[in-house]
Amino acid sequence: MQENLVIVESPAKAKTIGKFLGKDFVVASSMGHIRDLEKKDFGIDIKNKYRPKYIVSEDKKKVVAELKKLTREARIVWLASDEDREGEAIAWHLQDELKLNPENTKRIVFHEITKDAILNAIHHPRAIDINLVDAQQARRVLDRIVGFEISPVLWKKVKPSLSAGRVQSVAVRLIVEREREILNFNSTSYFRVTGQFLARLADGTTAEIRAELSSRFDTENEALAFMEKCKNSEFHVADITQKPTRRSPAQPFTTSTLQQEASRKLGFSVSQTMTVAQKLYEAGRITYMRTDSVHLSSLALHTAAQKISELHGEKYVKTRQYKTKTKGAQEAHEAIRPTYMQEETIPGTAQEKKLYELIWKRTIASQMADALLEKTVITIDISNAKEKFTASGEVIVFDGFLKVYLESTDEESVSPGGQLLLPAVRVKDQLKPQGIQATEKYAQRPARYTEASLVKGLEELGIGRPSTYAPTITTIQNREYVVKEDRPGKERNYLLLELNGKEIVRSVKSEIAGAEKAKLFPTDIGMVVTDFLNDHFNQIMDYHFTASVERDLDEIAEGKKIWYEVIDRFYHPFHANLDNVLKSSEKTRGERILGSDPVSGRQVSVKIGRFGPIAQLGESSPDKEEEKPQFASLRPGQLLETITLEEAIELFRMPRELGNYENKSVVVGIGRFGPYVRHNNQFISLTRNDDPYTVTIDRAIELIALKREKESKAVIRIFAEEPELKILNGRWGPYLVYKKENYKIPKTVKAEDLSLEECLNIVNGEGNKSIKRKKARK
DNA sequence: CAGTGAGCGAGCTTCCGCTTGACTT
Repeated sequence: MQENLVIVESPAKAKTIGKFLGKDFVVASSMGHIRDLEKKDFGIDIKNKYRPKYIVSEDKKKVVAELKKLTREARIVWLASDEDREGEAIAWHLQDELKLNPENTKRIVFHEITKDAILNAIHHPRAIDINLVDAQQARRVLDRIVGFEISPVLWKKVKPSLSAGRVQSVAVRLIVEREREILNFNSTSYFRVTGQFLARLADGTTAEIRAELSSRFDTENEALAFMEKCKNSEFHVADITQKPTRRSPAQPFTTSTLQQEASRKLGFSVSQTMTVAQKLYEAGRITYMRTDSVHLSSLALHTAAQKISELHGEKYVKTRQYKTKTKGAQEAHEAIRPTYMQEETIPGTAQEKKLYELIWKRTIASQMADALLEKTVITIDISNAKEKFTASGEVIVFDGFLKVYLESTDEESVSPGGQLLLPAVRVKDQLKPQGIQATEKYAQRPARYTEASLVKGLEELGIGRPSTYAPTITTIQNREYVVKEDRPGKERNYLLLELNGKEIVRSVKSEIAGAEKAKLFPTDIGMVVTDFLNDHFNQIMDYHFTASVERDLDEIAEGKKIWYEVIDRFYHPFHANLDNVLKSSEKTRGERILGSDPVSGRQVSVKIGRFGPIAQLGESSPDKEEEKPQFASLRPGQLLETITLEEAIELFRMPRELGNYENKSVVVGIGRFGPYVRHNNQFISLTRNDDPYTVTIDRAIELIALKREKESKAVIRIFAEEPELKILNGRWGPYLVYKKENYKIPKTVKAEDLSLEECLNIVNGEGNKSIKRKKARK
């Protein structure tokens, strides 16, 4: 008989703890939650105090069977899941499902995975906190009610398979609202004035000062008037101020800040960051990667101080403990940090190395001294104008944590009046102008969300948890509410006025503005669903809804409220409203009537069709059979909300006959997979740079030739003896096709050298599973 | 994979949070 069984949530954690506890203890893991609400029949008995119907999840049956076996063999079972709402519920589900006897079941918690912390926990067991469990049940039941009652309304009123939820719908709302702010943004321009001046220093040398005018001008005329005044002006140093400042390091990483920094500094997507972090965690390199805590263990503080002292000396050390301020944080874990602070780098893939170094630097920097800076501002008088130029500089007096790490920001801000070290000028020194420029600038529109900045936005609202940030972002993209895309910028002109000597030169320059990389854009369906939910389910869409739910959950956890009463107060008004929406509201298609076609006089409108957004020419009416409306899909980047009449009419110019080639017609059109050329029943996609509205027959023929060339190269080898077997060249290199199934060719052999026999070996070979196409979406 | 878009009806879709694999086209 085994003496003790400890159950934790994660296998990696089980492994570590097993080492600390010795042979009287077996440590197993539950792999997170083992049960969930039944999916069919709602899983909640609404009429019976919202009683949840729990079932063991399909993928946890093996885990539960294994745990049952282990519990039968143990004398004492220690439930060591995390000390938060979800962790407490996991412990309770384990006790219930494994039918543990309360007399030999103990609940323990620890926040650090160290021998001391665990032994201490073993000495201070407690019972399961049923109030905390109830808070979790309330959270779970509420999310089920919201998700499983509203989603079917969307199927009826908007489109099948859509979804709504407390977290995802608000995430989409953020993106939709930001997009509308951008669409409505009126970009005004102003004139920013910069100047370069030469100063003669005390030692006889000369030095340049770059400065910016402290005021801006709204119009060209004002800027010009100012430049005129500068023509005959003298420039003097009016004032020099020096001010010491200090800068402190950023807090250690949480899931959210790690995702943001990995996105900004390494260009990782949110899910990529989590996958790599998971690998590092499993390899024992870092602490747990799903956390909202900035707390560091005393061991970490100690070893960080040691390492800093060793690398940079004692004066760079400043031990700091951070307090988590995030809304709704549950602090079951430490911050994300290296397990061994001594290790600056680790072996592994390039991505693992980069992410590890980022974590190491951030953690180390958080334990280092402030940087001390000296900020200098030189003010320059203009003899004929009241405005003043200023030049500012920042000199690092003591680098402190900056030696290791500087946090990035989302905005790129480089001011032309900023430079590091300013020359040692004195007050009243005369400065010789080298050039003064007034440049037209446009006010910045709000920035679109990246995956990581959306996570930041959600976290600030207290919506979602570290374990759900990445999946939520995947969900809203899978539902096609949002797309992550690059968009090219547009060229725009700006004015430049330059004063060189006594002459003002005016020129028109151009720049590319508004280019986007990996940004989140709402789709039409995302906008229509958001509007629908805002109109009819305002409470759920409210940015403060989760926060108010959290307050209730806290009171349940404190034993001040009964969980199903809280749910009951929510449910009745919610459900009554929902019934009303089902009865009264019309089906929403986001329809807009744009006007009428000047040629035919028929009405032009846009709406969401069965296969996505479409434009419609003419109206459908049962008595005019011969005048059926024409349809055309909107193109990527076009929105129902913003498309113009002209753009919509343009869509009906497709498909377009280009001419003949080899006695067959060449037609250009736009299909489900984008613009294409059709010739001899073959479809050839246009490239990114081809415009289907202007593409010529010559270009089409070129594309046809390219396609033929590619096809001739596609077949590496065929076998006369076995016509069903082919070696083909695909997107990912050579592969085998046999009886319509694809097979991988091992990297160790050359595809062109394979014999028929070798090929069949691969087909029948073990460990070389056929690559089957999965139809499942996800 | 690409000439769709009428209308009916059956059966399906869906939430959030905790955790790993099993999948990678």
